[in-house]
Amino acid sequence: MPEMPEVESVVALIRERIERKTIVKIDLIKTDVIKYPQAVDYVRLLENQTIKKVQRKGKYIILEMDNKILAVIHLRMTGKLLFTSKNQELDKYACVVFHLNDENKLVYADIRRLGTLEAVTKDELPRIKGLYTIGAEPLSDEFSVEYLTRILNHNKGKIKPFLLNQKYIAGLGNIYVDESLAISKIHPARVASSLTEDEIKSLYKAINKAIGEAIADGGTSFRDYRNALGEKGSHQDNLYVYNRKGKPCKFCQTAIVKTILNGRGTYYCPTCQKLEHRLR
DNA sequence: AAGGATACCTGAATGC
DNA sequence: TGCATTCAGGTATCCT
Repeated sequence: MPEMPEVESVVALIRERIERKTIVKIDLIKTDVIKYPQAVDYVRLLENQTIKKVQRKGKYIILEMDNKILAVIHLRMTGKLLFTSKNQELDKYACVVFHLNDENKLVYADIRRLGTLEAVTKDELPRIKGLYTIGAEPLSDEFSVEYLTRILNHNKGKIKPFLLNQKYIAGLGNIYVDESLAISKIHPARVASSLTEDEIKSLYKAINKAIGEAIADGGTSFRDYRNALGEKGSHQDNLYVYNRKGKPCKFCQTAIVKTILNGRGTYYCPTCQKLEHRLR
C-alpha cells in the first residue's frame, strides 16, 4: 500500500506527537505481525521505554527508544500507523496498541496483516535485510544523476522492476514507478542499461517530481491508505497514469493503457512511452 | 546469478 | 442474490 510519500506523511504526523513520550503498556490483539523477537519479548523490550526519535528510511518507520532498541515497522500493503487520542475509538483492524504516558495511543492496524513489526539492537540490524541493503532516497543528496547512471549501468533487466527494487532506490512502489516513467516518457519494459544520458537525466528529475508532488499532496488514497490521523491524501487526483486506464494522457490525450508487467499492474501512455527507440 | 512465479493475508470489485 | 474469481500502494523465498 504505502510508498515513500505515504510513509513520510505518516511519520511527519506521528513524530511531533510521540517523540519524548513513554510507552507505558502494549496490548497485543493480533500477534502474527510481530516478526522478531517473539511477541512477549517484543513487549518486554519496548514497554516502559521512551521514544527518543522517529525516523523513516524508504518505506520503513524506525522508532528509536531510550534503551537503544529500534522498533522497526513496515506497512507493506494495508498497514496503518494511527495516532489515536484518548477518547477516540480503536481501528477495527488494530493489531498492536502502544499506550503512551499522555493517555493517547499509537496503534498498528492492518487488514491483511502483511506488515511487519520488529525490535532490534543496532547489532541486529542486518537481520532486517530490506532495511540493511536499502539504496539512495529520492530527494536526497545521495540520489544524483551520477548515482542513477552508475546503478543502471550493465543492468539487463527491465526498467520498471529495476525501479521497484529497494536496494537501488528506496521508497518507490508500483504507483510512483509508473508515474516517474510516465513523466519521463520511458516505456516500463525498456532495458535499464539502454537508457540514454538524456533519458537518465529526465528519469532522475521525474522521480523527484513524482515523489515531491505526492508528499506535498499528503500521499495517494485511492483505496486503503490513511495518514496517522486517519485522513486521506489527495494525490489520487493528480496522478498522470496510475489507475487512469482509458482516461486521456495529460500530455497528449491518448487513452492510458493498463498491462501486466512482471506480475504487477502497469499503466502507461502508448504514445508518449514508446518501447522502440525513437527514430528520426 | 538474475528474474520470474509463489506465498503471505483479507476485503472489495467484478463476472456469471 | 449468490457464489467464484480477480485484484490490491510489498517483499521474502523458492524455483529454474
